[in-house]
Formats: sequence, structure tokens, C-alpha cells
Amino acid sequence: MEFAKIKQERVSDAIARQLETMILEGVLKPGERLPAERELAQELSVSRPSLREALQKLESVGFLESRHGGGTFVRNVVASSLTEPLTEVLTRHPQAALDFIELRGTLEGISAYYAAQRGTPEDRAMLTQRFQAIEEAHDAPEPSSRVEAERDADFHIAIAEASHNILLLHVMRSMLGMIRNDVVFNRAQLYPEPDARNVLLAQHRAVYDAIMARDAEGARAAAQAHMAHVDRALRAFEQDKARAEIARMRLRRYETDRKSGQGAAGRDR
Amino acid sequence: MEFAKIKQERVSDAIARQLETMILEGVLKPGERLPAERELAQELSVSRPSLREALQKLESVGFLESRHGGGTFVRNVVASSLTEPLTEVLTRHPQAALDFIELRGTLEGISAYYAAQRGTPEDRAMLTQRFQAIEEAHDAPEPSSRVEAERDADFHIAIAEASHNILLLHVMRSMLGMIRNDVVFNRAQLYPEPDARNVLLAQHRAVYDAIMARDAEGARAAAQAHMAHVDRALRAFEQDKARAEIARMRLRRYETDRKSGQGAAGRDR
DNA sequence: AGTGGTCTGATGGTCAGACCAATATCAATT
DNA sequence: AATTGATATTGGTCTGACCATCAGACCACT
Repeated sequence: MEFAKIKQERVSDAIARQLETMILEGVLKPGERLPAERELAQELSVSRPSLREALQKLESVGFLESRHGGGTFVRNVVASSLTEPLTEVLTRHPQAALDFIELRGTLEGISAYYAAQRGTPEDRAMLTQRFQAIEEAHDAPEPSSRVEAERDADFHIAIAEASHNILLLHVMRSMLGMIRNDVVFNRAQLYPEPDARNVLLAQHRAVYDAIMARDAEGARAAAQAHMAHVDRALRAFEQDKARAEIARMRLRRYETDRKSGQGAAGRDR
Repeated sequence: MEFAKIKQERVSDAIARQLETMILEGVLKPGERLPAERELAQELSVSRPSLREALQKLESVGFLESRHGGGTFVRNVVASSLTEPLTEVLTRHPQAALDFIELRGTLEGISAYYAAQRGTPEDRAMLTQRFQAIEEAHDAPEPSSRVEAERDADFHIAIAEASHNILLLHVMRSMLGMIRNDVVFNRAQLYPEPDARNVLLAQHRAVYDAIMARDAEGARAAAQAHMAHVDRALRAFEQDKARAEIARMRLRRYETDRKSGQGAAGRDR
């Protein structure tokens, strides 16, 4: 036991490690398809059997999924084990949507905070690109709320990526995924008024500016203000929905009463 | 959709499954050596690459261990069973562990914040009870770090419950669940110095006091200070581990020299 | 007697190339 | 427009070969 053993790493292990970190760091995104095995093996300068051994390992852990004839795809393990229960909670308790926004608010805040603090030049370039995409969608001749929602999500993902916290990234990713799949709500429902779009853009710009200015606290505040606004809008929306429902019920009662020839007073016992 | 899909199992999966059951059933005992790859492949009537893919899978899960030129051996798998994929990732990527603590820090902070703001009398009573349990475990005649860790986790869960955010509670629960059986975050390893226990208790008390005083900002600050301390301790622990290894190597060299009668200078060129 | 070197066989690690099987894609057909 | 069928792409498997490492036997030298 005098000297430490020299460990000769296997090629397949090295490949697996590299792919794994790429997945964790967000370079390879969930659902993305990897290059074909032959191609990837050539890029990595390894043989196909070695590459396959690495792929098998990652598949057994759940990071990848291979479809015969289709390709090999990145799976989302981290998020699923952490937030799959959340999806279930939300489907069973829709009123938890406000809790969702509340949680997302702090996470967005801390993401923006770290993004301002740690973002590399590449992160910042990506952020600029994503923000410009938002502006572009906003100024489009005929704005599509679906496109806008996509750009919105992409922007927030870019912030999470710039935060350089792996877990934060994956949690944010799955939360935005839940929004996308209408587990919680979607943006189209949330903002029927035309002015809301301008407010949203201004808030996004505030977050963007603060991050680019490396103003961590400002970025956090802007992001949280943004989410607080969404929270308010959602509450208002829920209230509107409730009011509309009540109004509908009133109308039904009124019509019923009229048909049966009773006066309004007839309802009082 | 008349017929169920025929699932074509991969050869390597079938091999892996068979070997795995053989290990679990005790047919292959820990420490035992498997037949050589060429030989085993022939016995199973499969090609060597397919067999190797299966072996890699089992090795990545921890059932097997291969030694170049030596052979492939069954590992003692009793201890390392039942590890969640994410937990395992945290142990392999040290950076991920730090990210984990960072995320937990903000979540603990926001939990404490809302707990101070919204905690009902019942929540506060539960919190008091859990905190007293911590004190009790701390003052026990022979403190058990396992018990202390349990009480610790229970206390933090109670805070999350008092925050009255269902999603926050779920996330905190799964995060605490992850560290419960993880060695990296094991409290016993993390705090070898006896004084650390007192520091921890003081920090818990600070969080508790702030929540009871309905001081939301103070509670957040205290909780984050607590997690920052854990973060520092973890970093120090990693560094200590590296230093200890170097010191051990030095000592070995020294003893070797002394036994062989050489002076320390004899090593210098 | 002990030390180090060399050889040999077994074993895991890697590679190249080939073929099979499932799938995706798109043009041709109805 | 929907369906079908040919073709290309891609994962799955196999064969055979070569290299790197290990363990042990054997030998030469001190």
C-alpha cells in the first residue's frame, strides 16, 4: 500500500463521463437527439463498440433512450425525480397554481441573481440573442401568443443556464415544461388584455438589463417583480373566472324563473 | 391498436437481466470470478460485444467489477443498493453537490420566510416541539449523530410545512430525502469537530427564534446563514480529505525511510 | 538466497468492417 | 388527401483481429 494505484480509465468510461456532464450542464437538452453512432464515434475518435458501451451505461442509468432505427435521445432524469411528484400534486390540487408561481418567483430571482454574477461572455451573448427574439416576436405584424410564450420560456431557460447551477437549471426547466404542457396555466389565458404584452416586455427588459449590468441584486428584484406581476394577473384571472361563473349562474336562474312564470321574488323562501 | 406491440428485447439487456438475477439469487456470490468473456459469450451463444455491453451495464450499476488482465468479479452489492440516480450523480460530480446546497439554501430561506409570515398557532406549536427535540438530542448523554440528523431533517420539514406552500414542501421533502442516506452529506463526516454541534444548534435556534418572532427577513437570513455554513463545511471537508491523503503519503515515505535507516535527506537528489 | 529480467498464456480493452432489423422519409399511387 | 411502397438512415449484432495488462514460470545474475 505504498503508492497510490495508477488508474487507467477506460475509453467507454471517459465517453460516458463527458456525455453525462454535457447533459447535466444543459449542453445536451432533454428530448434532443444525439448524432448517429457511426458519426458520433468518428467525432470522438473512438470505435463504435466503445461508444456503444458508454451509451449502454448511460441508458442503464436513465440518461439516454435508444430507439432502434430512430436514434438515441436525451432523457430528463434529474427533473423527473425531483419534480414529477409536483406534476401530480398540481393536477390533483389546481389551487396550488399560486404556490407554483410563488416558488417559481424565488427560483427565477435566484437564477437571475447568479446569472448576473457568474454569466460568461457566451452566456451573455446567448441572453442577448434570446431577448432580441422576444422583442422580435413582440413587434411582429401579427403577434402569435404561442410564439411569444416559446420565446418567453427560452429566455428564462437561458437565464437558468447562465446561473451555472445544475440543479437550478433542471428544476427551472421542468417547471417551464409544466407550463408548456398546460399543467398549470398558460400565458394566452393569462393576458387577454393587449396592454399586458407591453408590461411583460418592459419587465423582461428590466431583468435583461440588470443581468447585463452585472447587477445581481437588481436582477433578482426585477425577476421577482416580474413573477409578482404574473401572480397578480393570475389571481385576477381566477377571480374573473369565478365572477363570470357566478354571473352565468345568475343568468341561468333568471331565465329559468322567467320560463316558469315566477317573479324574482319567488326564489325567496 | 389491435395488437400489443412486440417488444424486442436487446440481447445485452437479456444477458444483463439474467446475470443480475443470478447475482441477486446468490448463484453468483460476491468475490466470485466470472468465466472469461470469450468463454462466457460462447456459453450464452452471444457475441462478445453484446456480452460486454451487458457487463458494462452491470458494472455501472455496481454489481460487477472488471480488472484488466485479471477477470470480472461479482461485487458486494448489499451496501450500495437503492440509490436514486440523482443521488448517485451528486456523489460523482462534486460541483453538483455544491449546487445542491446552494439551491437548498435559498429554498430553506424562503421556507423560513413564509413560515414566519404565515405560520398558524398549530404550525408554531409543531415547530417548537421539533426544536425541543433537537435540543434534547443535542444534550443526550451519548449523542447519536444519526438521531441528530433525523431531528434536523424533521425540523426543516416542519418549517416547510409552516410555509404553506405545497410545492415548496414537496421539493424540500425530496431534497431532504436525498441527503438522508447519502454519505457525502452525512452529518457525522461533515462535522468531526465537537464544537460544530454547538454551532449548528445555535444556528437552528436563530432560525427558530426569528420564525417565532414573526421576523420573516430575519428568518430568511438565519436559514441562509445556516446553509452557507454547511456549504463552507463541505468545501473544507473536501479540502481536508485531499490534505489528509497527502499527509498519509508523506508519513508512509517517512516510515519507510526510517526503517531502512536513511535520513530524510537521502531522498533528495 | 534473493533480486530483477524475460517469456508465455490468459484476460480485459479496443478496433474495423460487415450484415441485419427497425424506423423515418418522401415520392408514387390510389 | 390519404395510403402505400421504395429507399435511406439508424440502432443492434456479429466476426475476427490486435493491443495492454496481469499472473505465474523460468532464468540469469549478484
